[in-house]
Amino acid sequence: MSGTRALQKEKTRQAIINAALAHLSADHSFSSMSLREVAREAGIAPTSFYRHFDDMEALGLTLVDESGVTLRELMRQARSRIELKGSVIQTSVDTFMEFVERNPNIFRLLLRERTGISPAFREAVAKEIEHFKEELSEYLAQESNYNPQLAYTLAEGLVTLVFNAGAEALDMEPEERKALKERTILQLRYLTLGAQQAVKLESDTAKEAS
Amino acid sequence: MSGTRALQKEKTRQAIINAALAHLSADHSFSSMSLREVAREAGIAPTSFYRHFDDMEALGLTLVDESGVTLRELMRQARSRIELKGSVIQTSVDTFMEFVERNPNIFRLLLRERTGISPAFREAVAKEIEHFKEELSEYLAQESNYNPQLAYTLAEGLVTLVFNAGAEALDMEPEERKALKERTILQLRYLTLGAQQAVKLESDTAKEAS
DNA sequence: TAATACAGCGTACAATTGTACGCTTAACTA
DNA sequence: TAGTTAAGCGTACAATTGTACGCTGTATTA
Repeated sequence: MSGTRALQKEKTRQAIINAALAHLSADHSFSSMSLREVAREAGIAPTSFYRHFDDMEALGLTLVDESGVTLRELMRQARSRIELKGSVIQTSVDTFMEFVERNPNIFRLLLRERTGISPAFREAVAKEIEHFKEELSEYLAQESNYNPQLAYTLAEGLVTLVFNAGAEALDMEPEERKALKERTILQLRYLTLGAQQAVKLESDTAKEAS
Repeated sequence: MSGTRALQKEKTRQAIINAALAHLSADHSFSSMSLREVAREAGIAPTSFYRHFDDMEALGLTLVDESGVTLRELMRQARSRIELKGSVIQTSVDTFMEFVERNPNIFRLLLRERTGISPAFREAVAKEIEHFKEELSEYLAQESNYNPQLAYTLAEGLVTLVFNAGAEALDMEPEERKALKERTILQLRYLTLGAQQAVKLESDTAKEAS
């Protein structure tokens, strides 16, 4: 393998993927995209598409997978930034928003297919977001003295808030986006603060009882 | 007006709307629905559709509007339940989840078109959710001593968390759903608790400064 | 009662869609 | 080198789509 043949195949495969990604935009979703459109954009005959994917759904799942890779890199980036700069929440939100601004189409893909028509898609996206939650959950449990359950609940809340803010930011002007960002940061602070408070209240009552 | 003629017209109009609503499901979204499908389901000729709506988008916006009515009734219901039972958060979440379970298709419509292809749709849904945020915001400001800004930020966070939980609940088994509900309630508590804490911290430092 | 308005229908057409089928041609294998 | 494999193409076809156009029959209006 890895001969001229396989190489060329991989090349057109990428062409298809890129064509699909390129066609994503505010008013063009993956589900509203036809096989022929993708083929046209990729510069191949419609029927050649089948040499690479069973159908559009298969291509879509590949796209979701690829965007998962991008997302995980995002997390790594955020982590190293946090080590440099300190403020966890601020840095995380900044990094995430930067990602959304730079890859609006990938984000839109996840956003739409999360609630889309295809169960396979929904599941795939849910899995990607789950990754996010679990990584953050571990981080929180390690960093602070949350028990695993509380850490997960907190992480889930944080991810939900950030992810949603990203979704809303897509349609916004820069200044509006800035205000949203600030509110989001506050919400994350409140959530974290409240969780800490809950831990404290629990341990206080435990002490009183002893 | 209100003659036989106008009455019949209103009747078929409702038939169209109902047909569209009926066709919404987990694997059939409004955007993937054709004019002809709706017409078929409504028992009219495809071309007759135009006697009532300019195009599918116009019908969609009407649906969003109608679901807004349902949502607002939901809020009213929640409020009267709270007066009866007391626990604000628990009751709100219960009521909301009940709504989602009872009107999954309406909820799916909002969920999907919120991030959909049509700017008009996105805006319409955003507006409905905004209603939610603002009503809750007012309620919070009145009930507690939050300033308007903080109240809004808090309300936004709460609505985001609940709405999202509803979205995830759609695909879940009852027991999984129950666990989600419990986590959501915790998240709402933390958020509220954190906001109160923030207010307290502020007023404490203000006192020290004086 | 005569004239008008209009909801609903059927026909028609051009686009577009997914995909079955068989061919070509270049890379691979033995 | 001879035989095989398979990526990519073109043709073809049946479905389906949105919608333009003109007709019909009935409720409304004058």
